[in-house]
Amino acid sequence: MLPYEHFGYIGAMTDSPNEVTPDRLSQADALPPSDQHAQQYAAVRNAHETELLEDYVELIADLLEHQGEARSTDIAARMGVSQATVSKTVTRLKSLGLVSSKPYRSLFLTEKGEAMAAMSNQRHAIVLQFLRALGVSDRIARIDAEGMEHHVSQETLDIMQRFTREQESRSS
Amino acid sequence: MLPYEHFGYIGAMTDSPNEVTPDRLSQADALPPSDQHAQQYAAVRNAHETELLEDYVELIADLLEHQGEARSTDIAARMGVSQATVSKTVTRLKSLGLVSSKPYRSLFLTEKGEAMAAMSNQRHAIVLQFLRALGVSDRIARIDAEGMEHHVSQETLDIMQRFTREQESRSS
DNA sequence: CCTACAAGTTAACCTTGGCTAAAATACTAG
DNA sequence: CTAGTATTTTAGCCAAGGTTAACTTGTAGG
Ligand SMILES: [Mn+2]
Ligand SMILES: [Mn+2]
Ligand SMILES: [Mn+2]
Ligand SMILES: [Mn+2]
Repeated sequence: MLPYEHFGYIGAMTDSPNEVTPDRLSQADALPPSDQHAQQYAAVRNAHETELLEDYVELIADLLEHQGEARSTDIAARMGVSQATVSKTVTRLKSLGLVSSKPYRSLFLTEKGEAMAAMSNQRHAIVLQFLRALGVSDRIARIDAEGMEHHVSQETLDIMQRFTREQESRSS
Repeated sequence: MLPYEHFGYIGAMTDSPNEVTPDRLSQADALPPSDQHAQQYAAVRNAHETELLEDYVELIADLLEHQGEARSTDIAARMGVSQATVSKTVTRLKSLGLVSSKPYRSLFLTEKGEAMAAMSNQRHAIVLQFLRALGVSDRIARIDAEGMEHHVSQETLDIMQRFTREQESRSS
C-alpha cells in the first residue's frame, strides 16, 4: 500500500561536479539544538491541525463565488472523498463556527469562515504564482501549492511575493 | 485551542499598486476541472501518509551518524512528543520494514529504511538550501522546510536545485 | 399529488498519531 | 550483586479523517 517498496534517487545531484556542495551539505547535516528541532516538528503538527479546515473554507468560498452555491456533492467530487466524509467534516466546521447551514441545504461561510478563506486564498495564490514564476509547470505548481501553502511562514511568503513581482516586471 | 479566533491579514498585498495582479489573480481564481482538482487533494493526502515515517527515518539516520546511536529518548526530545508516542510509531516503522531493533534496545535502519532516509535527506537539504538562497533566514527556513519538503514534486526540486546553484555561483 | 432519483445524514467501522499512567527492562553506582 | 534511576513498552484513552451501507430528506416530472 505505501509507495516505498523500492527507491530511486533524486536527480543526478550526487555525482554532479560542483565545488560548493560539501560545504553546504555539512552545514545542512549538523543537527540543530534539540529544542529548536522540536519546534520545527511542532510547527508542522500545528499546520496539520488547520490545513484541512483551510482547504474546505477555501473551496466553499470558491464554489460560492463561481457556482453561486456550495453543495456537499460538489465538495465531495472536488476533494475526491465520499459524501459521508464531507458531511462529517462540515459538522466539525460548523462546531468551530466557520460554516453555517440548515440540514440538507447548501453551505455558507460565517464571518470567521470568510476571514479564514480570504487568508488561505491569498496565501495559496502567492505560493502558486511563485511556483509558476520559478518556472514550474501549471499542473505541477497547482499540486505542490496545495500542500506547500500550509507550511509557508509569513517571512517566506513576503519573499515569494517579491520574487514573483520582480520576475514579472523583468518579463514585461 | 485552534488559533483561529481572530484573523489578521497577510502583508499589504491587496492595496499595492501593481498592474499585473488582476490578470494573474483571475487566472488563479478559476476553478480547475473537477477531476484535476481532486488529484491535487489526493496528492496531499498521499504525502501525509508517509511524511511522519520520512521524518522518523531521517532523524534516526541523523542520530546514528552524529550520535552513534538512535535512542527513543532522543527521538522523543527532538520530535517534541512523548516516549510512548515514539514507541508506538517505531512499532509501525518496524512493521513496515523500515526500522529494526531488539526490545529495549537502540534503533537501526533496514536497507529500505536507509534508502528512504537518503531520499528524504536529499530532498530536505534541497528545499532548505533553496529557501536560504531565496533569502529566508536560517531559523524560518528550517521550520518551513520541515513541512514543505513533503509536498515538493521532482520537477520543482530540480528547479529549486538549479536556482540554488545559480544563486551560489553569482555570489562567489 | 405522488413517485423516483438525487442529495445529505447517520451508524459502524478502521488507521493514524497524540496523550497519561503504570509496568517492565536495562544500566550504573555503591 | 543489589538498589535506584533511566529508558522503553504497554494499556487505555481521545480526536481526526477516511471508508461503506443504510436511512432520511428534497425536488422535479408525469
Ligand atoms: Mn488551499
Ligand atoms: Mn491546501
Ligand atoms: Mn525531513
Ligand atoms: Mn519533515
